[in-house]
Amino acid sequence: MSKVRVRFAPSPTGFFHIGSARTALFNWLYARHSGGDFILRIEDTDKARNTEAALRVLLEGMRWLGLDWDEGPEVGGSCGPYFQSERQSIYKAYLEKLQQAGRSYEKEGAIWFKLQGERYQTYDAFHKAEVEKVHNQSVVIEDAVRGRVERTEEMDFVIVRKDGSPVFHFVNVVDDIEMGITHVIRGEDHLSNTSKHVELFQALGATPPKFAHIPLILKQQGPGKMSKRDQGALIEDYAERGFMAAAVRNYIALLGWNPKDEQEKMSIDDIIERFDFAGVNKGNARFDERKLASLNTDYLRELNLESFCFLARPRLHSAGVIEETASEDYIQAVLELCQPKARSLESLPELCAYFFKDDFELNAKLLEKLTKKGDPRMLLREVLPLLSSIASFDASSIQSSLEAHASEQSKKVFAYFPAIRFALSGQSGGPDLLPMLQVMGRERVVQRIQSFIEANATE
RNA sequence: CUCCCGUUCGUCUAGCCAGGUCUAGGACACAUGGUUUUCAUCCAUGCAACAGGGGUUCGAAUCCCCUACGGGAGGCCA
Repeated sequence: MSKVRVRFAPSPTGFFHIGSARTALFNWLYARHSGGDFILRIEDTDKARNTEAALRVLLEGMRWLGLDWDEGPEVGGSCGPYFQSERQSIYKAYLEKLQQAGRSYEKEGAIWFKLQGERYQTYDAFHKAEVEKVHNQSVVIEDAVRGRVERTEEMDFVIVRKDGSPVFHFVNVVDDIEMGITHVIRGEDHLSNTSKHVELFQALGATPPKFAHIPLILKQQGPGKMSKRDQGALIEDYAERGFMAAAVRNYIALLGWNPKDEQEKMSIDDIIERFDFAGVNKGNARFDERKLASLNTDYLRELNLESFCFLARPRLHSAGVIEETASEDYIQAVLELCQPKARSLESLPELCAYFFKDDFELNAKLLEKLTKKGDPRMLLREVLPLLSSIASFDASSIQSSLEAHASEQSKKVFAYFPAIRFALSGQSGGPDLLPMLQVMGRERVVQRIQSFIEANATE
């Protein structure tokens, strides 16, 4: 059997839609799984919206997801050019082939593909007009996902517009023939058009490739498939928001495919090894950002400190959280503390801003709640001398010192924690308190507790 | 209007092709409890589905038919 060749043929629109990304991913996975070639072909026939910037969004998105192509823009290949706008002479040659075979004709300035069979006139309710239809033989598609699909194409269709530009159905088929594509893996929205494509393959004397129509991704809420305008639809947004590419890739792989066991979090090598058409679902899948977020959290947690800092530091900087004077060691210590608690990189600046800024906000509601359990200033006054005088300001020393004090007062050490945390962060939650004290350092801790006591001194 | 594809917990899905082991499994979310002397972690438990009807069969989530619902296509868009 000849080498597998698959392609992803996007139209650069300026967005990299999650559905397109998933189609790209499935093609790429199949190529990598079977040791075949993955070809990137740019369908830039619509001149108006095809810009350099739009192409860049696409290529950057592909690279971000780790989907490398064996042939295509910037890497070349033996079947180029890989932009449809540069393949006009090829389309012209194929058009002549069709004309010679008597399978095309001109009408109203456009060129039509001619079906074979007995013709008849009939009224068509959809077109709301009298049309010519053909008693054509049905086309049978053995779809790798759906099994046998039978459909009959019964009307001629335009392959070259009045302005001379060839339409999608035609160029798509020509390119697939020219590029030796063996498997066409695409969204189910193309399933109904596949009969057109098979007719064209046959008329051009080519054997159609194998088809695999994958289910669509539906929007999170409401009816219909996901479109660019829907919440969470764009790959570049996830990149910007600090989602990990591996997590996004893992999640979209699971949207419409599963390995038939209970494993969900998989390395990319694992996914490549397990990917096959038998595991592709038939039903459409609804996109769920919460599950993506959960998977992303898992990926974030297992990052080593170095990688986590590498990803997190620029986000803290761009959020303006890190003050100029903060040392690299301090930043790293903070990130180490926060990594196990962080659910996303996106939330990280908010999560750890108080480590750097003294003017964090004291949540009034929390203070009220805290005060109900006992005056936090009283507790802090007890603790302050200890913290400022303790020999070594490390987590375990602080702990034993606080414990000793607490038992003298016949209190639990627990009683002091919320007040300390609140004075230091203005929050009720966060990283483990004792290591947090150690990281913040005596000076900062003492100073914050002092100013808390003063600022909230009543009457 | 026509054609094509689909339908299992709120969501993603396993099971279906080769009917019994399914009182339908897992994950996300949610709820409750526990642990964590803080917590956003972790653990446990709970909630929750075979679209409806008919048929075949000793037996149907699984096979067949019908209906309903959802999605897609029917462009000189891709």
